[in-house]
Amino acid sequence: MSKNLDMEILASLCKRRGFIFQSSELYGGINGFWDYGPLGSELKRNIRDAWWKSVVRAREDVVGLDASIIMHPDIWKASGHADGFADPMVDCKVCRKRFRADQLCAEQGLELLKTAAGFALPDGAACPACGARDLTPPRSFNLMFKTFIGPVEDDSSSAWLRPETAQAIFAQFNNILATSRQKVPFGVAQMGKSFRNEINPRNYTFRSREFEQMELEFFIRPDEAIALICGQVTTLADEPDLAGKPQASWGWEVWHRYWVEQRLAWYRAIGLPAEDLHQHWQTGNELAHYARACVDIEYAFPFGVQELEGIAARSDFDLCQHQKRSGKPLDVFDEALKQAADKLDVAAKEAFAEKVVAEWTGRGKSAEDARAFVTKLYEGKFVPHVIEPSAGTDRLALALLCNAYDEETLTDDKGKTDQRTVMRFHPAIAPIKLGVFPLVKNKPELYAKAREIFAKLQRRWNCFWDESGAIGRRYRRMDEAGTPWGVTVDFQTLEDGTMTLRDRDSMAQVRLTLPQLIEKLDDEIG
RNA sequence: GCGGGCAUAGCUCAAUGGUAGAGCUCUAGCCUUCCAAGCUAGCUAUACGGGUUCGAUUCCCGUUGCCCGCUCCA
Repeated sequence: MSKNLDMEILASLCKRRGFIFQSSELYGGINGFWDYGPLGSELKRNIRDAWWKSVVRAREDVVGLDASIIMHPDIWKASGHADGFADPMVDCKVCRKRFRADQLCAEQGLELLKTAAGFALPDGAACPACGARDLTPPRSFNLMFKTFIGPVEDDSSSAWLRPETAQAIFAQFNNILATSRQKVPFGVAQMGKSFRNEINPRNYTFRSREFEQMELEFFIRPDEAIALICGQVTTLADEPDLAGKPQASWGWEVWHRYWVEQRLAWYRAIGLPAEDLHQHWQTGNELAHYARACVDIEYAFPFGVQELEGIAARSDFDLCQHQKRSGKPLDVFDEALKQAADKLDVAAKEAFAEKVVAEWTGRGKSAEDARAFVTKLYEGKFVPHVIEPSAGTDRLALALLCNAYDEETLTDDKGKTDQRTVMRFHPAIAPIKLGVFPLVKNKPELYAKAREIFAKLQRRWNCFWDESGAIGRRYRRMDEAGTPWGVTVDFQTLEDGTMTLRDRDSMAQVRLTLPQLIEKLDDEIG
């Protein structure tokens, strides 16, 4: 269904019904920014609520954070964002290939010039691919939006809008640990706006410059600590029960897979079909240097299979980076670890240390670092490792819109055909849960009864009152908004209190009393 | 960032170097006992800026935005 959907058709419906508008449309629009209208804002709110409920409230081991968007610039220096993509780039105007200006110059025995405005190419620089001496001036491609704090716009007051929400979790790790009464393993969740100055926003809202993320940093013990505490580390080879309760012996590999399964189950629960959800396990070159594993959860969008969420096993990289830059310790004390370590004699400790050194050096780390790590372990201390499921709220909203969109041709009793557009949202995320209608509006008694029922239902769910036009038209309007049910109050309601509940997907109708109706909807909305 | 295409009402489309039109939607009213029914009335548009011209929505230039391909996506 979604694979054949023309994105322009969807964008048109989204505008017509008030899901998504182009930002600043009144002034001609602004590339890479989008606004959510009356229905879209409800949809997004429902997505956020469902995520928060699933990741934070339904669990005992995850707490929340709501951090500021602008943070100390050193955070982005520690995280690598400030340097990671700040390389000056040049494009060859002839063959259109792109190169890093500094590398290009070095290869040709030249030196990249620094100017007041940034960088400039020295004379003689040529395209390494085609040899043409027709290169664009070097441009810095840092994807972070820059801004200034306070009244003076100079380097000392510059700051960035966050390119991801996650770093605040690391920066506040100590405070959260001290106040949340959690201990490793536990997680910190955050959702909110992030900003990336994408070179080329594309595919409707898919790649935007301002977007919303739902991120979890789930902190776990390093495998070496688990080995000391549990005597062994459970790996995937042990075929652990990932659907069951997490176990103390789980190593990072199991935790990582556990979160992949958790997240996939959630996507299915809010209505994305399993066959449209894909997993892309990053391999060797694709993995960032600090990541041990990373899975992209992808959705089959009409414009291709694209990432909704990345779930990375990031080891202790982030906390270590911040520890280094800030000079403040970000390790935890683990009573169970200390007790386990205290039970070992000197020989056992040395044997364990040798094993860790061998493993670490095998992974390209220094024996010195390995020894320092083990020494800390024996004191019951370590820097937690982390599993990071990081999802895009707007991307998910787009996936849900694509998935919901359907057109069907109806044939009535007289053989007349008619086209129906219907957004088949899961009830949990549908912007409006229920349309409430008086069958006719010119019968005061009936009208009053319908208003009374509407008032009662409105207290529970987002309901929509509609009294205008024929009843069929009102049903169809709700279909395009993706409202799962319509309730019609008719003359029989006045006699026996029952009303018609019309189902969006099947168009089937049943008569129910108010309590029956409430029970049914409670059940299905969840 | 490069190349190509496009830009008229909320949506889909028409027309024109000289008053911009339709269907659907929407609003109000009438009617209406369950799937976009009917009647009446109404709102709403030439993306923005400049040029040519007596006059530009139409021709030209620029900008912005959207779509497609490439590129990019730490």
